Amino acid sequence: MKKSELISKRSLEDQAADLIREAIINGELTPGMRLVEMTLAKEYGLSRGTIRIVLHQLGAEGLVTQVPYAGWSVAEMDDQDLWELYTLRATLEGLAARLAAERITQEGTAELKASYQELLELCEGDDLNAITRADLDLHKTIISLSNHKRLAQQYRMIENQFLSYIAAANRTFDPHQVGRTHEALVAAICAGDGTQAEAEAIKNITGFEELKGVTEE
Amino acid sequence: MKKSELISKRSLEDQAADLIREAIINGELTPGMRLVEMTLAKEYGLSRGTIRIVLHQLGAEGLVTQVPYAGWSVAEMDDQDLWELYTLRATLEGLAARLAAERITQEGTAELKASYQELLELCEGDDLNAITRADLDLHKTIISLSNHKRLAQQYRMIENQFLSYIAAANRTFDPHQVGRTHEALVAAICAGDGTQAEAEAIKNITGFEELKGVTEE
DNA sequence: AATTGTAGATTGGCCAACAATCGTACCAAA
DNA sequence: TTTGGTACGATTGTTGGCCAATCTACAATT
Repeated sequence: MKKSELISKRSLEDQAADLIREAIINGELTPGMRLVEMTLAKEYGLSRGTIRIVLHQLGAEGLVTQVPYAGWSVAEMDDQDLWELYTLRATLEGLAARLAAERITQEGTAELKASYQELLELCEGDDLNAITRADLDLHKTIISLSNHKRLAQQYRMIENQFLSYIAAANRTFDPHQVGRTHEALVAAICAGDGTQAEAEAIKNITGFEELKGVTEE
Repeated sequence: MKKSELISKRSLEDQAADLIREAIINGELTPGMRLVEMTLAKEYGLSRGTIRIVLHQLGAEGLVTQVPYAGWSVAEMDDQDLWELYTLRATLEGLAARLAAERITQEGTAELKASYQELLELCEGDDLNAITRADLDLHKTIISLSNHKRLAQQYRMIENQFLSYIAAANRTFDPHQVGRTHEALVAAICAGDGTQAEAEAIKNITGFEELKGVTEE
């Protein structure tokens, strides 16, 4: 465990980026909404230059778009974008599952099973948000088990864009049955079967067909 | 053809980013080399603020790294990084090949075959650089045929990091036999066989084992 | 109705300055 | 020799103001 990460000395840029990113993901800032550098600067008590870098950062992550000299706005998505997110996410998650299976350890198995168990238990209850969070957490666990920094980073980017869409479309994927469907995936990873794990992971990505077409709302 | 694209109105930020990126990729700036904001600013005749945004951009692309208050430097890579690039690149290219095969058109087939033909012809000659360029071009064609903006973007990022490593390690993958090995891939895409295309693409990525271990040089 | 100004808003980019932090060299004490 | 401190220079972090370039919307003109 790195102690350097315990001491929080993050730059204002990073902190501001987190706040704005969060606001987009949970739907506080909706797609198409304009973001004015000066307004944001005053709002967060920072200078325009700092906000500028943050916006460029978020632009690289695909959360905001920029029209030269016209302004920034929260990224909007159409069916094409949704399809891209879906295919990429499935592929990345498949890779993660395969790698995780190939290098699974004792502790990894424990961690994975714990995460899965928690999801199962929450699925009994009615707290949809909690279930969703546990679902995302299970996926995140698999990603981290793959021990692949770049994969983790790219997955996070895709996931953020996906979440921003979900929040904006006011669409919640029904997480109630999500528990059992992950059983085969977890089992395959624990068994060290990379090929099987990859296939199961791809099966488990929230469907594209179920989500598209709600852009007009 | 859009006339708007003929008039170069790219921001200084973008242009500077291209120049520095290019310098890293072709080995002019080697891994570990320090990049000082003020120095770069003077060198390119820009202000520090502009350079700052560029460096953050390149940081997001994985080409430079940043230690808070200490400085920027060209990203260094170890075997772990190389492995990450290899696995990610193979997976992304596999996805691209599958998608390209699934939506291949008349013009697509023509474009792909032309690109392949050029590679074949160059392989007869001895211009290694030209062969390498044609090889990259073929891959880029496949990516563009997949019609997937995010995939293209992520692939470009991975490829840039890969190229920067190649240049720094002074390692050139022998491109002479590269021609024939791509035959099956091109054929599978043109035949519309997605599964086959994906498999062939993954086979064709420059091997990981052949490259690693040259970090100390 | 279509075109053409025109004014305001916003980003593009620059500069100078100060604060915070890192790295290093150096010095002192055990 | 080692340890600890400290002072200093280099570099990034962050700010504020400034002007130019460009977009947008709207009014004026034809």
